Amino acid sequence: MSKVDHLRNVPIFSELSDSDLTKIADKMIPREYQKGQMILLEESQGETFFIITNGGVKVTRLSDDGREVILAILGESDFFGEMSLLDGEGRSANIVANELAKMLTLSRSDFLDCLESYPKIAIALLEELAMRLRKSDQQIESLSLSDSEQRIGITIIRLAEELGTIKQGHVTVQNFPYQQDIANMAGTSRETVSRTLKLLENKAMVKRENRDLTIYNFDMFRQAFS
Amino acid sequence: MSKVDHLRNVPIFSELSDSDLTKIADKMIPREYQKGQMILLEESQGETFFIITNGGVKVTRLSDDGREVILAILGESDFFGEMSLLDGEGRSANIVANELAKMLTLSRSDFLDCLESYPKIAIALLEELAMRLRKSDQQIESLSLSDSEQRIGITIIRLAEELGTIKQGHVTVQNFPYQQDIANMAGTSRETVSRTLKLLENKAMVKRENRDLTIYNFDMFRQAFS
DNA sequence: AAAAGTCTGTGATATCCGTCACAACGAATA
DNA sequence: TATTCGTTGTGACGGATATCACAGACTTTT
Repeated sequence: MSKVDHLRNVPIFSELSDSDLTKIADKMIPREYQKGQMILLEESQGETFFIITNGGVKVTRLSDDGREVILAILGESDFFGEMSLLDGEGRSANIVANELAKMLTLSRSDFLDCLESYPKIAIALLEELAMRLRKSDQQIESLSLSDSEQRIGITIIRLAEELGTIKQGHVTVQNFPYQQDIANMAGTSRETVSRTLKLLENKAMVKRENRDLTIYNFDMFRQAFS
Repeated sequence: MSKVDHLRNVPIFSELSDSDLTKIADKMIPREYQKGQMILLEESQGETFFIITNGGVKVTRLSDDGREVILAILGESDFFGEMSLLDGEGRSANIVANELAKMLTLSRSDFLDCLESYPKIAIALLEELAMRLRKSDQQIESLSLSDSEQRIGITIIRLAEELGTIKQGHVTVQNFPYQQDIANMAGTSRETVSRTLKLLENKAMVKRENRDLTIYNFDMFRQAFS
């Protein structure tokens, strides 16, 4: 798959012509990160825009005492790094490769040039940021108002929407994250996730097999938690 | 103060020439809302962009059972309504006038035209959204990891940065919000806010007089909570 | 001034859930 | 197979804090 093919899948570039895409692709430099490797750490401040072509990463914030909050899990065709480029503030989150992850990267100046030259990119990016902000607001609401069971349910829904596949009516998330990661996404403890998953299984709302989790009736599940 | 004068104070318009500002100002329609009035409710879906010229509003989300989360408190020169315009999703939050509030409004199509015609606006708006997203991420972190005292402290800092005035070394927030509102911002209960404020006062970190709250040593205060 | 309404202070109580401790299980490695 | 390592399950316990209840203070209305 060529660079241009990858770019075409990225929402913010999807409206561009092939010739424009090629121009941008020529400026992008491929990079690779091993599982567990921190991305962005080496750059003193955020100076690079990343597009994921293979694999996935998690976006986290760490507290002084080592506890971690997972803000997002990103996969192929997702992008990150744009925030520091835009507002000039230092990096606000850590990015860690969940598995072997391949990226295309763009330098700060090339990225900003893109925005100036192609207003459509800027507008598409605005849409994307608006969507992320909306999700963040939902998360803030659920952290403020919901108990741990609800928050875990909502986290499962987010994961299913991002990573799930539909098969004969059920949604199943293959390679479901570890309980510790679910806990860090839902703002609760690993033990509570363990107990809650068992509870949901007893209620026959989900099934666990190997490392997969399947939701029996997704609509009902959504209704129960959001 | 003319429409153009108001626009000039808004970050996303600040780079424009007076003649461009005038063109935009001509398309903006002034509106007024009484204290406690819901804004945006009447529009079936979000179809308007608002700039606050006088007064303030709070941006909230409500749960079914009536509990409220305050996502932001906005004042003069702040704006809202752009999210639904950008991603086309329905309104995600409620806006309520905190006092008599005057606005300038722009229709969906005029707003989008602006973005197309003036790339600088789009880029400035990207910066603003990036900043908001960053703040949301911080909020998510503190809701996930901090106890109620810390969250209330962080909430006070946010308010001080938004609304505070510096006087002989102290920062004071005039007309400090009600405890219930602080609670809804910090994701805790009104009673806990009451007890915590008293605690902070006993520690001589803040002072309360009438409806004002002053932070004795802002840098120290920040250090203690963030 | 009295009354009503709103905001704040404070004790008592209950409960959710984080933490600790350890066992069980599975996968990778020797 | 035995060992180690990472993940999950589960009981016990304690603590932070939501909730309830009500009194006091302050504001606005009558």
